[in-house]
Amino acid sequence: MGRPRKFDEEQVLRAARDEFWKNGYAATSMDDLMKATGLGKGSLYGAFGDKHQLFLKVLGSYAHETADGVCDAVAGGERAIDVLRGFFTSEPSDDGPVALRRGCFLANSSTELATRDPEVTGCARATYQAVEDCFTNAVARAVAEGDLPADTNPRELGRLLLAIQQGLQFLLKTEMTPEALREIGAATVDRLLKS
Amino acid sequence: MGRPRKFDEEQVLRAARDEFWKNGYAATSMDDLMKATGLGKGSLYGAFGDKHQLFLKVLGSYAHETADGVCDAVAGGERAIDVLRGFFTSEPSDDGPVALRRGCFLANSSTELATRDPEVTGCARATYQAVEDCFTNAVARAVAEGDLPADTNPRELGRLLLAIQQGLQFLLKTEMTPEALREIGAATVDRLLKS
DNA sequence: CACGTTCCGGACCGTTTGGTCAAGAACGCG
DNA sequence: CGCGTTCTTGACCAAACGGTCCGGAACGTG
Repeated sequence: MGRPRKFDEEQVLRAARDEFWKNGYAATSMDDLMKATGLGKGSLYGAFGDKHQLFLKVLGSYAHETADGVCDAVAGGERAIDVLRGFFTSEPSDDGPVALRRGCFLANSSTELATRDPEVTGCARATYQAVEDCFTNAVARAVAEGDLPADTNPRELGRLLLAIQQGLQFLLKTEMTPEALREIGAATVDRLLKS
Repeated sequence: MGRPRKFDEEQVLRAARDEFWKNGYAATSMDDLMKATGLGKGSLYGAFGDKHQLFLKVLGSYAHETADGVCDAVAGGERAIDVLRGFFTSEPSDDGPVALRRGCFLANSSTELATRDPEVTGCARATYQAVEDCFTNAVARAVAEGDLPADTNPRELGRLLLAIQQGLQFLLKTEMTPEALREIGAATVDRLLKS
């Protein structure tokens, strides 16, 4: 009973995510969020509490999507080695130069808040642990499928790949040329993902 | 002539740097900066213009110090390979866990502002280009010294090392365990810095 | 159709923000 | 010592901030 909500919670979270993603947590005002979501102040506070809680909700959903995405990518695919190589071969200009240079929303948020906000740190830690596990599993599978040397330590290589991927994401934001980025990806494939 | 300044500009820039470093650009108020530097509002504005200009000055000095530091480290040392290995072997808890988890000030600033502030982007690009060049030179020297395979592409490996180093810096902030971080460094040495 | 309940819009609040300004203090110079 | 110049201090400002609250609108239910 009572008056039903006029908005779709998922859509609102999407809009808020875009806004936080664009400018970061501190530089995003409630006014920005109201304009982006189309909601009034009362609705926003009534539905999500306050700015910080809304942010955590947005960040959590993003983190889950990301982890699930990586997990699915790794689970699918005929050969694990192809999936792994794909992570470092994909064209760095898929989404256009602007959108891409925003980087990973979770990485941005961690950089801005991890030292002060334990909940953000926890979210980041859990998510990157999950991604690390995915990479590790994929490496192990690639070894089992004969596409990587039998003496490969899956955890070690998985972690190294995670570091490279994060490094790539970061360098993207520094306007490193696509050629240079591609070269790093290619070098990763050549040097670490060969049998 | 005129009244002489009561403060040392370098010390003020240091204090301001610490403050920006701790909380980022947007979350640092002029009030914080006044308390940290001990200067009154008028002095700060009189000497540096406004918040943004002060920040750029602070960031520029940090970037130069960083680039010079890497450059010097690479220039010195008997064998280039030892310098390179040193970058990935050094104990990740040198400065204590808190200070370290702040990460690189330039990287943090790029993440927060690079999409919106061309001057920050430019500073980041120039600095990381310089670091990349340092790595590349070190790799070339290591090849010449017979510590890396003769067919090594110095630019390619230099860039890859840069990506790994940035990835490590980032993962540090996500509270990845020191063991895991050390393992990544060790893996880098084992897999990429062996003859 | 009346009622209870929930939600919406936006006026409103105290605080904090980045930035200005004027009055006076501290020098170097003549 | 008096003058011009520069620096310091802190009061002050308009705007923006996050957050609260209330009158009315929009339902489900009886």
